[in-house]
Amino acid sequence: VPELPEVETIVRGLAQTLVGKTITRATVLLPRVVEPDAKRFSRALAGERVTAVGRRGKFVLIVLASGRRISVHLRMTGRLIVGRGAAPETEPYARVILELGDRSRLCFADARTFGRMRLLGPGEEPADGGLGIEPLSEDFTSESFNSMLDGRSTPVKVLLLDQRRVAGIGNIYACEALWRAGIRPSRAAGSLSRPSRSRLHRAIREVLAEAIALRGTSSRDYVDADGVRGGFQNKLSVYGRDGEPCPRCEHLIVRTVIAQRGTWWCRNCQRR
DNA sequence: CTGAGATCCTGGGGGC
DNA sequence: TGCCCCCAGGATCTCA
Repeated sequence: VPELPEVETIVRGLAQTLVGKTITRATVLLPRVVEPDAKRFSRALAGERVTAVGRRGKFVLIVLASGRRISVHLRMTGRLIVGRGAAPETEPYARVILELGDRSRLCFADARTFGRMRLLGPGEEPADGGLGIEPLSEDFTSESFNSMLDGRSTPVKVLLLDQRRVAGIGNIYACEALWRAGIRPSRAAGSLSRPSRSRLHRAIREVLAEAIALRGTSSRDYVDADGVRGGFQNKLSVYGRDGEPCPRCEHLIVRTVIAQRGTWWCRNCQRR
C-alpha cells in the first residue's frame, strides 16, 4: 500500500527519468482507470512534454508543459515503472502505457484496478474532497496539529487517515506513529492531552522521514519507479506483527479493527 | 457536521 | 496436496 514515503520515493525516481521527455503516445489498456475518457485522455497527452514530477499527499503529479498535470493515485496495488522493458507484454496488469520520445515507456500497472490516472486542467486539484496539510511541511506544526484534534470525538487513528486533514498517512504509518507516541489508536482525538498530541505530531514526522530515508515499505506489491523494493518493512514496530512481541515492552502485539481497518498496537505501552 | 456502511476488484491466504 | 471461498484496503458516495 503506497503511502506518503512510497509515493515520495517513486516521485524522486520519476523526476530523474521523466523530466524533459515528450509523451509520443498514450495507450489506455483499461479505460475505466483514466479520466476523462480514454479517447480524450490519450489525445490530450500526445505531444506533451514533462516539465516536473511532484507529490501531494499520496498523489503523484506529473507536470506538463501546457500547464496541465497528470495525477496518479496508486491505491493498493498500483505501480509506476519507467524503462524500455515497461510494456504490456512484460508488465503484468499494465493499464496505461505512455510512450516517451527516447523509446522508453512509463507503465501504470495495477492488479486490482483501484488506482487512477487523471488528467487535470490548470488549477485543478487531484482530490475531489480536497487535501489537508502536508505532514512534512513547515505548516504542519505542533500547534496546527493540536487545533486539528480539538473537540473531535473520532478515534485518533481515523483522524490520521483522513486525507482532508493530514495528507499522505495511510494504515502503516498511522499504526507506527501511534505506537511511537504510546497512544491507543481508538482514543478520542480531542481527549488526548497536550503532551500526547505533541508526541504524536513528532512521531508522525519522524516515522515518515525515516521511511523516506529507507525508500519506503515493501510489504507486498510496492516497488519504486526503477522496480526496487524499499527497506522500511524491516523497521516496522507493530504493523502486521500481531502475535509478535512489542519491541519496547515485549507484550504481544494485537490486531483489532477500527473503522473497518486492521489496526496493530500494543495494549501495554499504548495506553495514553 | 459526523459517522456508519457499501462499493469497487482480484490475488492470495486460510480453511477444509 | 488441491480447491474453493472470502476478504483486505483507500477514497468516495449514500444514508441516517
